[in-house]
Amino acid sequence: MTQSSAVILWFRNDLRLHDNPALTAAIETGQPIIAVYILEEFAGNPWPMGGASKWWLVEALKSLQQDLLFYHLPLILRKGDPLTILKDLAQQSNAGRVFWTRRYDPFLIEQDKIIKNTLNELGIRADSYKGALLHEPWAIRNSQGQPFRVFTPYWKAIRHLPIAEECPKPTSMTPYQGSLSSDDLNAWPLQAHWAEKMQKHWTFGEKAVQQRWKDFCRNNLKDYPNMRDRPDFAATSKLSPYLHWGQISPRQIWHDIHKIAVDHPELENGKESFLRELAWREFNHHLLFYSPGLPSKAWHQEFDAIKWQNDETILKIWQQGKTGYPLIDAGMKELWQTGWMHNRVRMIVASFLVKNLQISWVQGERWFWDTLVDGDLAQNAANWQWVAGCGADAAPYFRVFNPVLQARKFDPDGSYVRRWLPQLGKLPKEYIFEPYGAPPDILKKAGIELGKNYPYPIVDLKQSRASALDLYRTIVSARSTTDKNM
DNA sequence: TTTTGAGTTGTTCGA
DNA sequence: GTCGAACAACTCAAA
Repeated sequence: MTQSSAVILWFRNDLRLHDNPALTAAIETGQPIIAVYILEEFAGNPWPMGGASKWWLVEALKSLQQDLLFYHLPLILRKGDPLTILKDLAQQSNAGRVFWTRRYDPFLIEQDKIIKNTLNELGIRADSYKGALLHEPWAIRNSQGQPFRVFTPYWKAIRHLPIAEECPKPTSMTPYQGSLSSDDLNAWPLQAHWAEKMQKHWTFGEKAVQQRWKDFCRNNLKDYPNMRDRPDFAATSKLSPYLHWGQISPRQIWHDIHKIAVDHPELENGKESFLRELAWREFNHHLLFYSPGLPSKAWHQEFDAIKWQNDETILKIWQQGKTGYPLIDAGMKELWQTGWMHNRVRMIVASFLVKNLQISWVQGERWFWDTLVDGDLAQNAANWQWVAGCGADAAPYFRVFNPVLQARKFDPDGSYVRRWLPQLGKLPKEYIFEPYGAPPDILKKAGIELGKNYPYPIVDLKQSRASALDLYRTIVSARSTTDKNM
């Protein structure tokens, strides 16, 4: 191989310039850079990108292209098999090295291994970097040398581990001067009409997320431990999609929040609470790494024996937010309108699907995968399993969220419900979470006709809860029998 | 090695 | 209205 004349920077889920170790390493070679994003098409991917993700990706790529203009670095767009494309680019440019940030979905780990080995065999050195997580999923083990299965010990284990400094945003880059073809972003099959309505709920790109993060620290961090549970306030960071796409690095968050807390002791509780959430993100990747079947197989495998209701009609009613329970319906509307749902509401709608409706958590996981802009294999799978009771959770199976009680507790004025279900706007607070219990004259005055402009409840809460507990009890008692036989 | 205590996010019932 | 117990039972880490 002749002297190489360029290096390839393969952008994936690290669509940022600040604290991007792969980018920094590419620049440090001193060689001209070719930046590429590949819309990967491969057979056998069990989780092809969901609709909301595709929509977010377009916006993320647009702003990355924009940010790279400052460095006169074009972002090459290619669609197809990544290995073929990388080989092709290397051949055309005589590039000798490829840089990328690691990703952790089981299917992608396998794919990346093949790509790395093949490139290396061809004399093209491929180097991968840690940029999406604070800790590699395989780097954390308990005192027995085993992976963690409970969150709190995991958190204790990583809480005080040192984290390397951030890589600063580059001051300059040397773009590759040769001509390389690029696809037109608008021609990629990523457009989903239903997703366009989400536009007005988000700001895009790295600059936007930096601003959002700054605002969150200034305005919301102090009260985060309590307020994060309130869907009626904008009290959470909403960083999830940006973190998923790597538009902000977890390492920056970690360092920023520590620095801020030094001068602001009143933020101590907020800091711990927020870092704990960040650690859940890490823990979920840890779980997925050691249980690659997590997205489809129960982590406690005996739960796969549950006979779920396989009812498309009921599933659709849940998806469309027509269950007759306002908090559930408001959450599903928020998801559909914005591509995002408040964390507490996610737990409540999930519990409702799995427990009250007895539909498999995998069905819910699929719907979230398609509709969430922060759709992430590890987070989605681990959290659905957690709610379903088959995941990494010490809590017992009988935790069933009651959507009415939860609403009273966390949306006390009903303003979250009113925001997403304007047809209930005139209903007084006393009945806003259970319109089916309101006296006829109150309903009439509020302009509500049950079964017409707001549905009757799809199930009875008390009865469906009891039925769920019965169902789960069969699994749990089967478990103890099996254990005794072992 | 054995024991002990704790484990993200809940609900209901009865005192 | 408020409070504690019960809902069952297992895994894991630390003492």
